[in-house]
Amino acid sequence: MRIATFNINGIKARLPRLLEWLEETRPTVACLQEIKTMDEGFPAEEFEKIGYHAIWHGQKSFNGVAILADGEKPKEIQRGLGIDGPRDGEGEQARYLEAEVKGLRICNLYLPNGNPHPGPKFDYKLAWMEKLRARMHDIWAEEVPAVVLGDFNVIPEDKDVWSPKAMASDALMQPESRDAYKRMLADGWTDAIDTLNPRGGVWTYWDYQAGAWQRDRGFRIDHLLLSPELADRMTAAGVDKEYRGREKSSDHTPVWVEIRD
DNA sequence: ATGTCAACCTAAGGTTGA
Repeated sequence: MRIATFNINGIKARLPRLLEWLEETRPTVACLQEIKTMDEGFPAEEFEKIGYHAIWHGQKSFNGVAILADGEKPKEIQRGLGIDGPRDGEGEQARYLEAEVKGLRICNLYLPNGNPHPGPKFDYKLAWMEKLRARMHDIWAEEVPAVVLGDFNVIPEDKDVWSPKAMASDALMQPESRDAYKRMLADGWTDAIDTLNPRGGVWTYWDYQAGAWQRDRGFRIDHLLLSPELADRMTAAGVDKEYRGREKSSDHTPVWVEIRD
């Protein structure tokens, strides 16, 4: 089965691209980030028409995550990590949705960007990463096959960015962000793309600005972390790069892992 | 600061977030 993550940057603006990607690549599970709509604006019936059932966690204008599954409705386990946003009184942002599909635990996340660094948004990012790690510990203790995937907004190493120098001051590659990510790997989770592409040079995001796509100035921030059992069952992992070059594309590409049944 | 984009507030154009 194929499990995929795709930061779509607005589900209303991206619906035609999203539907065509689902039909062309037919992932078993598709985790979406930045749906940028309230719950009532989620086009569930469009996905039903092509055989996908969904659960979603929306928010007005920003953020928002969804889990789609081919032929069955994901069984929701948890929404949110229990952490408020960086502004006073705003409550929790829609960044985390966890479900069970075909006996697998699917943890879909949209990690805070954290720019500008330093500042309250960066502090929020680090706090969010610690909350996530704590949740990953709980899941580990349950001993269920699990994949933690989504837009982590972390460039793990210099080999994962077109120019470490150009990005040096960005929150995505600060040592604190990288250390927090490394701790998850040290806990025993396997970075699917990195494991199969140890030399790096794989991008999942190209900025809309400054001709980044045309110049291949991208980086890798969309990740799939596998529990040990699933890491053993991994047969392939990749990036659907072609979709970044289509009309009205997201600034991210879909990223996926293939798991042996 | 930026060769950009999406959504929102509000009524064509600015603000926010990425």
